[in-house]
Amino acid sequence: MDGCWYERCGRMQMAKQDKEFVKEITPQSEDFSRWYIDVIQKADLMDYAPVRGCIVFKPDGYELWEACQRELDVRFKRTGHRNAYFPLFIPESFFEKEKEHVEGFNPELPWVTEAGGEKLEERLAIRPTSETVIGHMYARWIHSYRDLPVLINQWANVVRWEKRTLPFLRTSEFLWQEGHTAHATAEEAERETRQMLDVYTDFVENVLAVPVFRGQKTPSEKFAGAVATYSLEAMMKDGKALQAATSHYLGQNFAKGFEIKYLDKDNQLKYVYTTSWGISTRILGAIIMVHGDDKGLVLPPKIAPTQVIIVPIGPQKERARVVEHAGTLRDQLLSAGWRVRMDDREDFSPGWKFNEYEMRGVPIRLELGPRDIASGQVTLARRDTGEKLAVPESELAARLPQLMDDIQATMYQKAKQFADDHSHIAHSLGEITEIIQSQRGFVLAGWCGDDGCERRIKEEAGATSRNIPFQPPQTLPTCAVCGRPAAHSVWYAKAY
RNA sequence: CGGAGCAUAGCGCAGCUUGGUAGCGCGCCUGCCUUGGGAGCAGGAGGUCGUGGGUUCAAAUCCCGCUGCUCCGACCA
Repeated sequence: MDGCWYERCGRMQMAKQDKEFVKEITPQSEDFSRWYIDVIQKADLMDYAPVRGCIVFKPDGYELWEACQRELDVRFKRTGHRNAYFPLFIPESFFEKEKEHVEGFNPELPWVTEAGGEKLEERLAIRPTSETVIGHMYARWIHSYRDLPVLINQWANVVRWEKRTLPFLRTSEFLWQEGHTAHATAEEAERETRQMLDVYTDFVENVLAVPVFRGQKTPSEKFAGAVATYSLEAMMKDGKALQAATSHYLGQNFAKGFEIKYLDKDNQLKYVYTTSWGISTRILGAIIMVHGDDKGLVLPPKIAPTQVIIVPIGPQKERARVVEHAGTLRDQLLSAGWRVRMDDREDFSPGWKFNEYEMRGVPIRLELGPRDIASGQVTLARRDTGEKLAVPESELAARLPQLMDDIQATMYQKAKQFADDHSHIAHSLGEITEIIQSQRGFVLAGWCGDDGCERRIKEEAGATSRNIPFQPPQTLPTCAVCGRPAAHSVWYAKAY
């Protein structure tokens, strides 16, 4: 080994470091978890807060959530729901009214025991979810079948003192929406539960461009206090599952616990049937992990805080002219309703800006330089494919909607392809374990319905049941663990 | 909550083994120059070394506690 080798090696090392500095993001293939942490911080979505497990949603992160709220809210209203707001504090006694519910949430409740310098007579929990307070209120509001159904949604923050936290995916405090409805009949409540799952499906697939696996949770995975829980599961790029939304049919469990009764047409006092359904800021994690790549975020146009970033390019002499022209374009796009920003800072090179906004996931970059102006065109670059195209300025307004739609559709298809490619079918525990451990992804397997078999899959393969699909791609005749006849086909995966 | 790792300037790190003036790159500020894929030169600012104790004449460095973050497990949206 001579000195040359070391020297060359050192130089190569340096070059590599430079390159990595430029990228600033750990490649997904190297370490997906680090990629995730790098991306959310570099793209300025969040920052760690001074309280353990809590994060700050910075404007770009919060605007993503606002976009989700906007899209969901119209869908809730369209299906007849109205928003209301219930208190953050829940009296301790409320939790004892539904047995499964207490057991499910007790370990993660934070308590207020003192206020105004005095010890409280009854401890107050900071809500982990609002079934109990809402149940209490519904009992006061509902007396007759004429009062039903009650269709209310709440946008709120909730707290669950999680052991292990991860930004967006699992934080001590998170933001969400929780719908709570009460109905006269089981059928109507069940229909509501399924309807909201459909609403979520529409939102997640068409707005977030994230394909979902729809189905019912197994008893061990269902919500504490529910009769049935339905979920949408999404597959992240590391093959792990993330529960994108849930909808619960609560039967009369909470109605009985909180005495929510109504006098029916037949003059009989009856318990109502309730539902609850929610989607949380965890969904931001899905957007990031389903679409992101080694350059950073890739955001679906429908929710991107900035849909078009305009980068004017030009030497000093031409700069004023180019910036003015770009400003006019920006104003046109703004009045056409696009979320557009222009970055005309002079102390950053165009190349720097290209990388920056790619990292931030902006769907379309509009470059405008003297050459573009001379030929009456703009240069557009797609974040999803990296493709650059020259578009005559006169056609920009017309082309943009198509282009955005195409990006949205392409992103969905890419994600769908990935999910399909990483969905497998297994016939034995060994096969499940092999697939989960060698390639991750989702595995469909037959299940007899026994908790023990489900638990063995968790122990051996490290995968949990995600849900029982409504329409399994294949119906498996026998339980993958015990070989008895299968009652269901179940999706298994490692999960966030 | 168990197991492992990390904590030094805004960010990424070196220094710690063997205690003795806190360093580098990027970023930031000023000026010049520059702009079609993270430009260049010159000058400059910025750190009670996460925190609390201990050992020592002396602690970023050694020892103990605590906190936070990351990873791996058990619990969850």
